[in-house]
Amino acid sequence: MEKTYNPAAIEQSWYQTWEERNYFAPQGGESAYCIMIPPPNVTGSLHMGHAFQDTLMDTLIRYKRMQGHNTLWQVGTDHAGIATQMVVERQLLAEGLSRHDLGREKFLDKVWEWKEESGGTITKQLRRMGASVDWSRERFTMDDGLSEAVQEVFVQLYEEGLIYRGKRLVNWDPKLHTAISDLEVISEEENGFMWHISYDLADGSGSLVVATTRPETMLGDAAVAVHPDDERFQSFIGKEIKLPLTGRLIPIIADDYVDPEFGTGCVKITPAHDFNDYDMGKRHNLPMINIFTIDANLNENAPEKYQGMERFDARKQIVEDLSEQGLLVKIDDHKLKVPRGDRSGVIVEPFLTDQWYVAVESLAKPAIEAVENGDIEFVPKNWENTYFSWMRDLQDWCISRQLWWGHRIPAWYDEDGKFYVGRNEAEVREKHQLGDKVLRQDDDVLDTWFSSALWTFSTLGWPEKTDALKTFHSTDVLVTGFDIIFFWVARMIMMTLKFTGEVPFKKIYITGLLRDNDGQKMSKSKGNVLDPLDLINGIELEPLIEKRTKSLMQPKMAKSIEKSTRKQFSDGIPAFGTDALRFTFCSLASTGRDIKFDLQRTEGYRNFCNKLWNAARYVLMNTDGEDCGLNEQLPIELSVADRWIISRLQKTEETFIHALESFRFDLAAQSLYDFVWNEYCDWYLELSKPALNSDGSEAAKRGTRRTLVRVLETILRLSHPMMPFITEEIWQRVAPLSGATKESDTETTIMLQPFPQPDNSKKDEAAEQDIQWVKQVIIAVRNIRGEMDIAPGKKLPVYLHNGSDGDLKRLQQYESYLISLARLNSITWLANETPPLSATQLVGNMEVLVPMAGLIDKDAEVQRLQKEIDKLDKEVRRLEGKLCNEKFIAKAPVNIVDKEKDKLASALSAKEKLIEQLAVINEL
RNA sequence: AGGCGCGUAGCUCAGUUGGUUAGAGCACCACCUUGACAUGGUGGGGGUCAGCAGUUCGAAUCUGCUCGUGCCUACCA
Repeated sequence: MEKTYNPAAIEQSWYQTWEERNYFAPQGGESAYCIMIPPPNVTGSLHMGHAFQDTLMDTLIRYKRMQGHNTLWQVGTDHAGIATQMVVERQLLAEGLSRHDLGREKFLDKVWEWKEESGGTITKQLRRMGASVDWSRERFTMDDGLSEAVQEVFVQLYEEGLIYRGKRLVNWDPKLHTAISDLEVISEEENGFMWHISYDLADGSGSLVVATTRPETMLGDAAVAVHPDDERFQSFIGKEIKLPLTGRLIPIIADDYVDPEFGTGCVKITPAHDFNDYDMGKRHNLPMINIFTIDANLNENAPEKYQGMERFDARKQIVEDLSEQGLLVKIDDHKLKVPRGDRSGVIVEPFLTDQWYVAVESLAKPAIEAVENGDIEFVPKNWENTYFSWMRDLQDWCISRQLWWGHRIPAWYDEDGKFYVGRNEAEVREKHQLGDKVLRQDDDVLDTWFSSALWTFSTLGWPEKTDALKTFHSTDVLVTGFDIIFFWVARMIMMTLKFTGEVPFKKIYITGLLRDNDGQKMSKSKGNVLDPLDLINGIELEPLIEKRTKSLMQPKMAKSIEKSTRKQFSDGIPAFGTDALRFTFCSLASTGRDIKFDLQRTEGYRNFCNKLWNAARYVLMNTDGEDCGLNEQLPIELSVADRWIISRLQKTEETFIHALESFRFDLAAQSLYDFVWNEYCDWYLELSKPALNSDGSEAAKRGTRRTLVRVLETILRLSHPMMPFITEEIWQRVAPLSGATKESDTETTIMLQPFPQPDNSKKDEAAEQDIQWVKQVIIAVRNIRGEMDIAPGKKLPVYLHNGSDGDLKRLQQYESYLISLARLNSITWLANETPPLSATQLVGNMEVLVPMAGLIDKDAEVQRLQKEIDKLDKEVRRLEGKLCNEKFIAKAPVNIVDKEKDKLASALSAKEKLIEQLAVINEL
């Protein structure tokens, strides 16, 4: 093995081997375990959030696969309607073309081309991450099978009356020319104005002042409303206003929606351009006057002067005109929430159009119950509240999009505008006996989330009754972020229950959202995104800047992005390798909502990989070609250290498994790190050195070699789900030595080995306590050495004083460990003799003494002792206080009280000993 | 406005049903190239657990309030 761990050298080939050998496919087994990947955008690329969640999924999948479950990780991508169409349209724009120049068919050809061209990016990235997805089952939301499922669902829902077509006010994106759902609208507070406009009464008897943030919509006003109880306006109710600029007459109505405290207490009502006004318009039977085109320019319903004007130009002009006529009372600064399309970024218009809707009420009910009765469980649990609160107040889902890229709505119109829904045109003709009537299919496509909502069952072959569906549905767990609970999770639950009668998944593990160093959300426009592959492969500063600043929505951000990138990554990013990145993700996956990604932790875990690598080198160095106890006939003897590490291993396995089963990847990772570094490497490997180098029995050496190899082999299997590459690489060399494989096995893999199971019979409390004692003595000497500035290489004599019989026995048994690990040249047991003048540390009641002669400075030792005494003194006072409290004695459980008493006793005795020792030294 | 979350060492975070001397990694200080590993070893420093009040023999942990902070939902003419 190479001296240092080099991920690039080992990660490349293993994935290929695994994939070629078809290890990712379900391997059979009694119980199935299935995870559906949340389908990423086919033309997109893997960002840190994906890499994070995919790591967690892969960890679960590899863990379950090793446990012998019939495991499927279903992979695939979605077509991301708006996003993908936008990309292709932008490419066309570069050639000066629009999609209309090409026509629908040719444009779609272009999109498919683009999909073929860019679709490989994300799957390559998944491979580089080590994701053990079953590529043979890869699906895409627009492939034939899934499209069939979409169509089937649409038709069935329509036939049951759960899909309907209606003219409604929708969120209209005037740039993309499509309706979007509530969820795709982002409302943020922005600075704006409140214009106060005077509306004269038609009879000339007075005027009302209305306040508005959108003066241009006045052209579509259908009424002015006041609160029915508002005394100021009683006499106005029922009168008419002569609407400025248009001269149209509109009524003054009373409605208790109006808040008399807000603005002027008079509200202009524009039913065709505001959601609240729309409702009020319906209540009062007001006309819906649409004044916009699909571009949000003013249409023929506006006075001629404004027709064709862009909405904000029109606003300017209208304000100016009102001002000229003396009708503009005042303009106040006003903060307001501005709704923008999450894709286009332009302000969304409430707009009256024909759209298709899913009536969600009847679908929502069972979806709520499934979570209430525990068929579906959120982890962490409190996300259930979020889910419930949204589900209880659900709006019908607008599913049509005025796009070309997507599943075309299976509805056909005849020339009278009558429509028929069916699986295809022929079926429609047949069913409705339309003969050779001219039919035209609906131009619109379905919301991408409509097909994603079917993901868990459509990917398994539905509507066919496939074996896969039977075996793997319901799936076991969904791993996703809270940001798409509404978009996706809730809709998936509704649709899946409706069409399969099963829940889509039994558990939903909601991960935190990955943020950058400063807690900022990673986004391309902020220029703080990291490409997971750059952490794996490393990247120089300049290419990183280039990557972050190219193709920005706002090119002027480039400068500040460059500056902050130079500051944060002055030397670029080193190559950490996939395993280190994956282990970082696991370590960060605690219960928090926000996860700040810290590169330094990745560095730390890269070092951890190196540690594991070198531990393996040490083990191989001492076992390869040696007798590692494979022959059961030969005598074998396990030392206390052997028994100790085996015992600790059982507990680590326990902790790891428990943590993983409860989705605490962080705790699982921590237990692994802790065991490997702080127990196996720091202590066990060191303890094995004297054992192997001594002239002890062959049986004992055999036992130690076997333990070295077996524990390492188990560590590798335990770590494999989180760190697949390094574990496979090392395992291949270690497995034959440990007996996990035979020399003759040429095509084995750690991937398919059994996952470690803790064995209670291998726990050994006595060994743990003995090693605890050994460690304490060694640490005592090291402490003196460190504090007294004695060179680590300098061999020391040590005296043990005031020890018990037990201490003596342990000394006799474990002396070689102490000599070796504490670097001693002698250990002297003092029964009744007076010890030489020494620096002192306590292990229980036993004094560990390092003679001062020539080594230790008197003042330094005085200081060190005083520090210890002060510490103990504090402890004593604390405990005495507690134990003097009668209520504590009376009410606390006996074992707690006893524990405190013991603590006090040992603190007192320790303190006393150190005080004595201090006195001795001071006498010098 | 309503809901949810967070505030623990310089930084990023653990802390299971209240009982520890409040932990880890990184960073910091000192010493050390020792035959697995300087991507390392050994030792060390560092916290009024945001604040206040309460429940309790005992609170980082439970309750209430305050402050700070983040997110979500709704409304804002």
